[in-house]
Amino acid sequence: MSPRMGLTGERVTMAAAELADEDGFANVTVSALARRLGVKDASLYSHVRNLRDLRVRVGVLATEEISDRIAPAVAGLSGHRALAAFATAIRGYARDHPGRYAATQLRVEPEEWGDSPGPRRAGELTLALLRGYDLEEPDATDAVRLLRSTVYGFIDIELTEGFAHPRELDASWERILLALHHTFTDWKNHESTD
Amino acid sequence: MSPRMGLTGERVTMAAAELADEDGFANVTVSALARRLGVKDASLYSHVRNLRDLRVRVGVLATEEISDRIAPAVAGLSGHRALAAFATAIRGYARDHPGRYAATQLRVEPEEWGDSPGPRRAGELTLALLRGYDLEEPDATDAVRLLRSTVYGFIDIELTEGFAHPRELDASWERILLALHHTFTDWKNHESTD
DNA sequence: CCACTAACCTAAGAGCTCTAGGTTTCCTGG
DNA sequence: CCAGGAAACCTAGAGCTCTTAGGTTAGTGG
Repeated sequence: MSPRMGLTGERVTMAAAELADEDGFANVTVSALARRLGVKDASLYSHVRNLRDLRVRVGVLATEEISDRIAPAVAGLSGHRALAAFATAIRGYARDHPGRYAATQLRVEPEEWGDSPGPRRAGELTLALLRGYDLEEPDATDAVRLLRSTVYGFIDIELTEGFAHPRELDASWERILLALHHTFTDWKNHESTD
Repeated sequence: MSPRMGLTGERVTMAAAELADEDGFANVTVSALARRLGVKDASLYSHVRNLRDLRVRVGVLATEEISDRIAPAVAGLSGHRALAAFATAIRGYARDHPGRYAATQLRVEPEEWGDSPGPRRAGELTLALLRGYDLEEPDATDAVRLLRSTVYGFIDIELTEGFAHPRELDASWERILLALHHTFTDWKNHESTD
């Protein structure tokens, strides 16, 4: 309404994040965002390189926000409690901000991060969690992959409602985290079997 | 080149699947497909309802093909061997046909399946595999979810090259499947712990 | 050989991304 | 206080996309 509304890179990114949560990440589009901001499409290109850049910004923002939830959630915890807090923080974020979370799945090269420490922090938090299980390489790497795959896969399927059965998702979630915990705990005892 | 090249719904779907594998599922587009087939965009709308329909067809086709790989792979196997054969059949398909596999992740309502038994068969094969671990409900449901989440998550991350560390992915894969096997085997012993 | 079905076309509207270049607002320093 | 420049915002337009409406032409059964 005002002749200048003072848009900036950050403000545009925030608006894109809100748009993502409301209408889905696939609908984060230059023109949709321009409409929402009451501005012409071309005006956004002063703040954002292109569509890809806009989406990456949302993804980086989401990664930062997830790290900001994980860190306090796991503080002072260990073992199963830490694992559950870690994974549930991510899941809670995905529920609260499905569009932002979806942006997280973009493959984004380190040089695209800009100056954000978000993505690196997320990796460090994962490593720190697994350190509690006393795994040496290469087991730690495998464990990180298992954790990421499981949490990522569960949330993604949950968000797209791909789980057909009616059993409470929360119960499945708890059960799966427990299984992960036991897997990490007993990692060394399972070296080779059939 | 010929005045009529005899396109049909199936032929269009196959061409779309090939396009998906070559250029990525995101590039499965009406106009790209028309270009590849040497036909005008509008001509495809006699064979396909719209873009969504085109993509769903690729997804359903992929689900059928995956089931066709799983069934013979697990035939006659049980326990860890069956689990590994099951999961590796899916992973192999995803590597051979990344675009088709990506189409699998579309959320598609049963009424969109058309007359294909593919999606139902895939569910049945999963259930059959888990039956070998002698789990009663609701454990079986949880186990199916864990299996789906893990396999789905690992493959997805692998395809988008999101694994930063250099350790062989194959070794991680074997290790993760082994962990899953033990989880299913010991499911009942892990009922509640901390 | 004729009629019908289905394959394929042209034409066109509407939405999207992105560039080039112009105008207006706002802040800053002299 | 007001000049000047940076930055916010604009118009215009090219080129791609999906999709519909309606017309033309090729193959097939009677």
